[in-house]
Amino acid sequence: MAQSNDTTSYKDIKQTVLARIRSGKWQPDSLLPNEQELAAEFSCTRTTVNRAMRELAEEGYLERRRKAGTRVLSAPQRQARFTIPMVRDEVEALGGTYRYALVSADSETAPEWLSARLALSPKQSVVHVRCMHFNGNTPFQYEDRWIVTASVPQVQQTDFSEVGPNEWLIQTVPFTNVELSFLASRANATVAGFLDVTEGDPVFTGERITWLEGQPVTFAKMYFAAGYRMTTEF
Amino acid sequence: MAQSNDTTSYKDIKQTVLARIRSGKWQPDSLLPNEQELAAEFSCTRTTVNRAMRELAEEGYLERRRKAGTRVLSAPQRQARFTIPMVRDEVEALGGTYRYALVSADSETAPEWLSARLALSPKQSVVHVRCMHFNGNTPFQYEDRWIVTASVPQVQQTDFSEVGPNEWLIQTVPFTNVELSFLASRANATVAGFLDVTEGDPVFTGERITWLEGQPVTFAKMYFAAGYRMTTEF
DNA sequence: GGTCCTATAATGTGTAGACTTTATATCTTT
DNA sequence: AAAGATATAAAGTCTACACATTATAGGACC
Repeated sequence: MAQSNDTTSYKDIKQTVLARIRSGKWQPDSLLPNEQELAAEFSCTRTTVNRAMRELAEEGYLERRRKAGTRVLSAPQRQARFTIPMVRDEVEALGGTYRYALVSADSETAPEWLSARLALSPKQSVVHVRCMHFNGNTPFQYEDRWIVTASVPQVQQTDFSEVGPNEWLIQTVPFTNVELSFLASRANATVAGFLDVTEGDPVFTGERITWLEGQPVTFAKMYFAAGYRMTTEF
Repeated sequence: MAQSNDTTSYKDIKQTVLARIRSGKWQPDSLLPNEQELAAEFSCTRTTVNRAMRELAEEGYLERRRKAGTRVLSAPQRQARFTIPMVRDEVEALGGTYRYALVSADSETAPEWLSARLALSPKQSVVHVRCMHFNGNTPFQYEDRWIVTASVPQVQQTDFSEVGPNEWLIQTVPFTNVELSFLASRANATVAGFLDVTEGDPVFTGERITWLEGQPVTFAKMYFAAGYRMTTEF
């Protein structure tokens, strides 16, 4: 199918293996034939079998261990992949017009909870940026962000009135590690005001911490407007 | 590093490429050398370069097109991968003791909203299962699930008092497609009662639809206890 | 200038074979 | 038995090469 010839491609093998798992021919926890045997069965090289099985393992269907062999995962550890787009792209993908508005930007010393969260030494300087992202005139997301001055000195001279801190950071500082959480929080007066909901309403909330080589760069809280849902298919 | 020899492994190449992107040596949108040239530079085969670049593309750093070549993605479309464990595993990973309790299980005709959501023909039969998942004695998740009888006829004879519908389904029916959403909802009286929160409180909520070869199998709403957060690192 | 065709460059995938790494199983010793 | 050493099986990776696929660029034609 992949090749016009009669060769067996790694995609064919993936299909077949998946079908066997689904049909129950290969039961959960059962040990599969090794790569050599499969290569013989599919009359292809071990390289091709290897790629197929490796990808199936990455996708969470199989577990592979050297010497121990390959087995079917009993509880398919399926991983859902959510693309984390930038707000602008997300709004535009909805067919809307993205608009950004700065609320405030101040240099201050890190509050204690933030120092604790990011493992900063006490009283380090941070820039606190608050801003809104709109879909047309409808509030889409309220963003509350702290940027560690020591990690991004240029932030002190940056004007966030036109460019959002996220877009600026992405263009300015690379990152190596991210911790991303989602939760349901309650709208306080501030958030309720910006998102045009009632105080106390549930708000889908994201928290993101970004590091560069172990150095904390930024902490952001993102409050999404009512009705927001994060969706994926697989 | 990967090999004890002095050969360059695909992991080394990935590292180097990432470093060049991060350092700005390879700017966003810029066209990278082709695989042959890179192979020459790293003195390895094109196969090895291919694997490195292919994986970086999968991870969302690069965009590759035949003939057009490879370029650095301007807005790194990083994808966050969340593992979707079964509740039992999730609770046990927290060091708790998992406990399951059936609330109700009834065969009924699909309500209209469900028929619409799953594209069922009107008045199809479904089994409606409601159950609780505990961490010790603490409520962890309240689950509200509908299973399409036509897709899983055995469900009519199944006793859900000991085994949760999710665990049962996974062992019984394979699936090919899943739509998974997360949102913040408001606890109604029922949910509030089960999760031991106040009515109106924000509740982190998941919705999951599962298909087998185009046939809808099940729709589930999962209400998480207060304080739940879905987290990932990358 | 626009439309279709065609050559070509870059990635995509397969074959064949070798060596590497590591977890396990077995054997040996205590 | 328990603990440690060793052989070995299976996956992991690399080389070297070939052919396949496909998007683009440039030319031919209208």
